[in-house]
Amino acid sequence: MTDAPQTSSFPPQAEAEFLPAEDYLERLNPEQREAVETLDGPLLVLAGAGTGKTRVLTTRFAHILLSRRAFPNQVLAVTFTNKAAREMRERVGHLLGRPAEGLWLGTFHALCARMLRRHAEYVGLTSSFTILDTDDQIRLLKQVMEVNRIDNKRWPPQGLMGVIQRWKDRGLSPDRVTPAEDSEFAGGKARLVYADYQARLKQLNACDFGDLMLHITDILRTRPDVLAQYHRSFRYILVDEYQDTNTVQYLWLRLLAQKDPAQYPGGANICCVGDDDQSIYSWRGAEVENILRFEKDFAGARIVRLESNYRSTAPILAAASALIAHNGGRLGKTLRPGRNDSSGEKLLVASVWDSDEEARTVGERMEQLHRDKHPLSEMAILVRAGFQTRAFEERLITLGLPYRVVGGLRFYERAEIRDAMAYMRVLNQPADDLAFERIVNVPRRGVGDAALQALHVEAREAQVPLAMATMRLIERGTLKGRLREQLTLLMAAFGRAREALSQNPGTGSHVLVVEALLDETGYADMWKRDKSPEAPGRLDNLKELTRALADFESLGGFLEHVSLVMENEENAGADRVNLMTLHGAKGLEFDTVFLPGWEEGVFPSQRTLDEGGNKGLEEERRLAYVGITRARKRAIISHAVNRRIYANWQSSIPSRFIDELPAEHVEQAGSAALAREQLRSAPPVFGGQFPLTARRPRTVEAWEEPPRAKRQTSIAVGTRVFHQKFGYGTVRAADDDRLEIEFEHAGMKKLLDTYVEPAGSSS
DNA sequence: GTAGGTACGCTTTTT
DNA sequence: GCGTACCTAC
Repeated sequence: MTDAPQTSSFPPQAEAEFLPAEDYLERLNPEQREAVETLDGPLLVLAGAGTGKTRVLTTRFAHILLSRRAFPNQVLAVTFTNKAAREMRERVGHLLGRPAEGLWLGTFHALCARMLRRHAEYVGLTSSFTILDTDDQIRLLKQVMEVNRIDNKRWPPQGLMGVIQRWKDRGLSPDRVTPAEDSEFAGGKARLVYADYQARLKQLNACDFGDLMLHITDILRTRPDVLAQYHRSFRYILVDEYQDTNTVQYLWLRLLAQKDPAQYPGGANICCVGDDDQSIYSWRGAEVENILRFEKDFAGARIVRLESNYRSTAPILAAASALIAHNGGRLGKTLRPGRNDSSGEKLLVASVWDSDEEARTVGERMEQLHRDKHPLSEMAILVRAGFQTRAFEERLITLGLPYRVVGGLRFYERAEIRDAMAYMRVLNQPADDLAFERIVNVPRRGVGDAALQALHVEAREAQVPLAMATMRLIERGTLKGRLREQLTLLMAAFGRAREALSQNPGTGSHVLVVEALLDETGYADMWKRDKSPEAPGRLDNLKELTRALADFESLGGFLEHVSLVMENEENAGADRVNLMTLHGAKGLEFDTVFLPGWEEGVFPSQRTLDEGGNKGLEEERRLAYVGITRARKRAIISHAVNRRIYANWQSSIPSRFIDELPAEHVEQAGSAALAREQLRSAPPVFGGQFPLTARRPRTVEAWEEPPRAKRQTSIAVGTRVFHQKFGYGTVRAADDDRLEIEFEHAGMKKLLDTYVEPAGSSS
């Protein structure tokens, strides 16, 4: 269900003439129309997968504006992802017939950051506070733990960070955490550490991600004047993916939505759109209860159900509905085919011998579809966990099918990008100690533990930021030799850059300044000198970063953008197979969806079962539901009878979710279908349960294919070769018929010699 | 301060 | 089985 793609510019006359799509209401079905036109009072729109949720949200938004019930800046529209926010902005603009401007439309975090900059002083920050990334958070927490003498062997900082994060998700500032909550971590000191950590953040004039929500919610609940300001401001509130809200987001929304009825007789015009069956983020603090409780929270709430699905075939919908019906405590919806058409392929459940065969058959099916003119970009492999993509990647490489892994290491998470960002942060904000600490010894300047300690001591004693402390130690002559020399150069480079920036602000000079800074500090040079195969790519990334910087008028604006929008959109257009986790696939759709690894222990994940019990199982089932409903035309589920996990093989039984699919909509296939039947009829050999933890690794020599005959490659080390996908490269090592090749653009790869050919020769 | 060795741990991750 | 994160010896 996609609208015609929006063209890059509207016809020129549209600006003058005001040409909204007049029939925008006509294009909705009755239930969608009800969701759009019910404007007064609280409304919950329960939108099943593929029922036109985004269309309803954007049309409702446009309808509010076009019916002159509110000005653009009187509507608050909240999403979880930047992508969703962008899409909503574009589609609202499309409906209005002009670009939508002056909207309060964005992610929870972006909107909270915007609000918090206005009122930062109420929580002891200034409006120019910095937003920390996860590296910074951990580094800071480690420091605080050290001060509190907590053994970070026994209590990993990441674990404690998780505890703090969950508290923040629940809207608990340190003073609100009760001692009873505490006992579990760090021997009852977690609460203390949390308080210290918050205090340090305040000193640094910094916020972590959770703080954006926590601080502004605190302000709204303690400052009636500020709250009143927003009550006057916002007439309508729209919320996307409501089932994924955590407690603090819920509190924030409720504060903004619940107005004094005496002053605002209309009550709360809040409209939340969501689907309890697609709640898959409880482990991140999301509370399904928020959506289940909506009617109680907002008096007089109406509920509209969207159940007509225009995306998938009847068998896919029937299978998904039957599966999700096994969950309890649902608000209850049934997906109906929107078209009167009961045709469509059955779901395919393929039983295969082992994980290699699984990758092979998925690859073959993809090739077949591709030969039948199905675009690669309309196929996706959706896995439970990230590590599962690897087997498929390897297969796709050997088949020469281009693919894209969605949601791997993201652009702004790469080390070189974070380093460069830290340089920019120090430039922008000399008091940013965490950024300074990150780069003071990158490239190596001889700053080791001892030197860093000295800087910290000076900073603490003189009550100045680390950068200033460095200057003082240089001037005082405490620092000596190469260290002093290097740090003098570093500080001088920052000094020059800062001066250049202040001399002609806002003329695009910031790009040049940053480039000069990265040159003069030796950072760019560090990668130029680096001989590792990744280095050229990293330099490309740095170029891409400064290119992105050019889109912004100021350094500060860019930094704000990046800290909130950690994404990049590279090669989105190319025709490639999509590989991603089930979580990453939410909100997307494909003609063909492959769902491998449907085995007990893998999916549902054993760990979720152990930790979350029945609730965990139900969330896994929702994940399965999300997976199936991504498919428009066909869904191919597979499970392997034997799977290698880490070092050893183990036999697996098919996922219980396979049993929950209605037989009349499912076709069985695969080499191990028989074995599957046997597994089903015979009770498990090793006790009733299937605990991966108490697994009994099996030796499986008999099952494995005989080892491939060793064959020596005829391609010598040093030969220039060509590969279908990776292009040209040079052989660096050879082991029997396996080659290690350094590709000019793709870096180091290990491949069988049959997949490459000597460069220059034709085949 | 760096290289090399070893132990560990290993779901999901919208911002 | 593999990547990383920390520790130790130079």
